[in-house]
Amino acid sequence: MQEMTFEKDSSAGYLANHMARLFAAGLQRRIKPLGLAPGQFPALLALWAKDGRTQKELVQLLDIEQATLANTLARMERDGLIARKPSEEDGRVQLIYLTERAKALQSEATQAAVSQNKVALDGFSEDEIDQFLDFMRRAISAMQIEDQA
Amino acid sequence: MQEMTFEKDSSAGYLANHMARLFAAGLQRRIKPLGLAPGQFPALLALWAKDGRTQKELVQLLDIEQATLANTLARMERDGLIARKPSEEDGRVQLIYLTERAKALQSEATQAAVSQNKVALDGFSEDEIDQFLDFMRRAISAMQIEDQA
DNA sequence: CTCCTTTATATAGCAAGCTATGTTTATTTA
DNA sequence: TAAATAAACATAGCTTGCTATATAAAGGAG
Repeated sequence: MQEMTFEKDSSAGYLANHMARLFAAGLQRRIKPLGLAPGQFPALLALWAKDGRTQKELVQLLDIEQATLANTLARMERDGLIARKPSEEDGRVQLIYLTERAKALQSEATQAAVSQNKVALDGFSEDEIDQFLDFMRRAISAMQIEDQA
Repeated sequence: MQEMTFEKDSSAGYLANHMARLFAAGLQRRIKPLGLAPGQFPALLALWAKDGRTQKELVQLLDIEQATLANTLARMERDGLIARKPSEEDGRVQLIYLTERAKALQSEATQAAVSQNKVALDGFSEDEIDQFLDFMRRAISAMQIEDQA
């Protein structure tokens, strides 16, 4: 009668989900005043690095599905963070540019993300942080490989 | 001009989000054939341990908001996993019972979750797993404390 | 006993994920 | 070159999460 062998707080999946939600909530608190949302962050990072990209390029960079990105970009356009210009070589393609407002937010937004990471890793040594990030990268790789198979 | 100091693959928050999505996707693949969804798992675990609980009890157990649980329970009812009986002492309360179908799925569903965790942690030693889970619990605690403040 | 407050649950409305499918333009092939 | 295929992006429809608010029943204050 050894019931409840599966305890949620000993399940990597459960902890990962809970942790990710807390990261998102914390980031949201910090960037909402800037008019940004957590889901926009990955696209912003890629565009801050270099804008005038296509949606396809972003999809390749961002570990999310094309449909998810299309919707996120629509919200970003609505919120005045990006503008799209049709490509002249290919009628299917639009180039995505940051607005001045989005460019101006880079520093503050990045600080917010750094600061959220710091809070989460409060009390971790440098070595522990490295190990933790490495563990997560290993788990991600393992699940991605399983996915293809 | 040291651009791009903030690399997504070095951000704990980014990795946490990505990892959690892969866990959910993998679990979904495994339990969809059983007619279950990942978001139903926490409630099922709590009810397999003891059913006839109230929604409030579940909320206290499950690290999610009351509104989120209310919606999840509605889907579980729709899918024939739970049934609700009005409490006789308190007209606001409903007791939540698993259906026979849901009870019968415990073993297979638990195995699916265990198996997904195994895939994610493939190549981890026992010590590394313990460390990893501990890191996640520490990050969760740190963010929860920050939340209250 | 009636009014006010609290408690339990539900609903509205949104974001960010996903899969599956549509639409439009380019490209390839017969 | 016309028809078929592929590629880029959009849309539909769903789940799971959130905050904020509504509703209904219970309990407490006067």
